[in-house]
Amino acid sequence: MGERRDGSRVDGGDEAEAVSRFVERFAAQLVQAGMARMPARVFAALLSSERGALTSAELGEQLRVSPAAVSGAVRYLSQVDMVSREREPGSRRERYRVQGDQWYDVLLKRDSILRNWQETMREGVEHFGPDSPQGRRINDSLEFFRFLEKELGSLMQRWAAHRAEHLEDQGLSDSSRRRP
Amino acid sequence: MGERRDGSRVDGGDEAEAVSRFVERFAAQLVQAGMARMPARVFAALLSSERGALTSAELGEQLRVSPAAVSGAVRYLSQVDMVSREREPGSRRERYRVQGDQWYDVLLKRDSILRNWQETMREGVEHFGPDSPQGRRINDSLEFFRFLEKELGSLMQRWAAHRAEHLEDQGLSDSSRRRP
DNA sequence: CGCTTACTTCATAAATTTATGAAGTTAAGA
DNA sequence: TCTTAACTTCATAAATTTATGAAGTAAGCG
Repeated sequence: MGERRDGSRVDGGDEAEAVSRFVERFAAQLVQAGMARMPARVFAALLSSERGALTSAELGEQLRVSPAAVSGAVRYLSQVDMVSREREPGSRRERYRVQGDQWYDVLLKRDSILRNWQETMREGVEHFGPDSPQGRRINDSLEFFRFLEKELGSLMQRWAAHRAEHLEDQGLSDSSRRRP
Repeated sequence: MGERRDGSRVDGGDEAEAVSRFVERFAAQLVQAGMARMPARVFAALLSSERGALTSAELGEQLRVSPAAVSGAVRYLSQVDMVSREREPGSRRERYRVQGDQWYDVLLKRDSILRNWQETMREGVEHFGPDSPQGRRINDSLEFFRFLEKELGSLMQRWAAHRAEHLEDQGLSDSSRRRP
C-alpha cells in the first residue's frame, strides 16, 4: 500500500485533503490562542505527520508556502523549543521534529511570563502606595498571579508523575530524545 | 491637595506621566499575552484609576485616542466581562469599571477554549486511528489537555477559597458589585 | 419639542504584520 | 576545486489590523 514519506497515501488525494483540513483547523485554534499563523501551521503539520518529522521541502509542499516561510516558522518554533532540528549526516536535508512534551514546555514558559507581570504589578503597587485604592486593586491582581504561579508548579509535578505512569504502559519513550 | 477625578494630581504632571508609564508598560505585557492593543491600554488605565472607573472622555484624554477607539475597546472588554458599564442616572456619561475578579473570569474562559481544542484533537485521533503514530501522538496531547482541564477546575476552587479568606480581613467587598 | 452632548457606527487612511522572490551562504559530492 | 542542492536572509509587495473622522442615534435639559 503506497505510502509516501509524509504519511499521506498515493491512493486517493482524499486522504491528503482530510489531513490538510485537520491541520488547518488545528492551526487556526493555535492562532486564536495567540500563535503566529505560519508557525501554527507548521507545528500542526508535524503533529499530523507519520514520523512526527518532516523536511523543509515537505512542509512547503503540504502547506503550499515558500521555503522562506518555512524557514521563518521553523526558526521561531525551535527558539521556543516546540520542534527540534536534526540534520541527517550525509544529506543537506534538515528534519524538523515535534517534541513529545511541547505543551509541558509551553506551560513552563508561561511561568516566566507570569513572573514578569508580577514584577510590573509590584512596581505599580509601590508607585501608588499599598494603601491607595489603586495600590490595593493592583495588589489583588498580584495576589492572584502569585497564587497561580505556586499552583502551576505543583500542577506540573503532578503531570510529570501522571505522564511517567502512562508512558510505562505504552512504548512512548519519545522523551529520551529531547533537546539536541 | 488638588486631585482631579481621574486620580491624577494637579500639582506636577510628573505624577500623571508616571501613571502613564505604568499603564503603557502593563498594557504592553497584556498585548504580549495576546490581547489587542487598545483594550489592553484601556484596561490598564482603569486598573490604575483611583475609583477603578473612568468615563469615555477621561480614557480618551489619558490615552490620547479618539472616542471611537475608546468605544471599540470598551465594547470588547465588556463582551469578555473584563469591565462593566454603568450609566449614572441623570447623566449621559457612561462609566466603565474594572471587575474585582477579572483574572478569575479570564481563566474560566480559557476553560472553554481548552474544550474546543480537545474536540479538534479528538477528531484528529479518530481520523488517523488510535493505533497510528499520528493518532497516538495527538492522543498524548489530548491527554495533557484533559489533565489540565481537570486541574484548572480544582485550582479555581482553591482560589475562590483563598480569596474569600483574604477579603474578610480587608474591606474589599468589590465583588458584591459584580455584573450589571 | 428642539437643542446639545455623549456615545456609536462605518468607511477609510495609516500602520503593522506576513509571506514572497531573489540573492547570499554553506556544505555535499564529483 | 567546482558544481549544485538546501537552507537562510533581506527588501518589498500583499494582506490584515488598527485607529480615525464624519455622520448618525439617543437621551438629558431648557
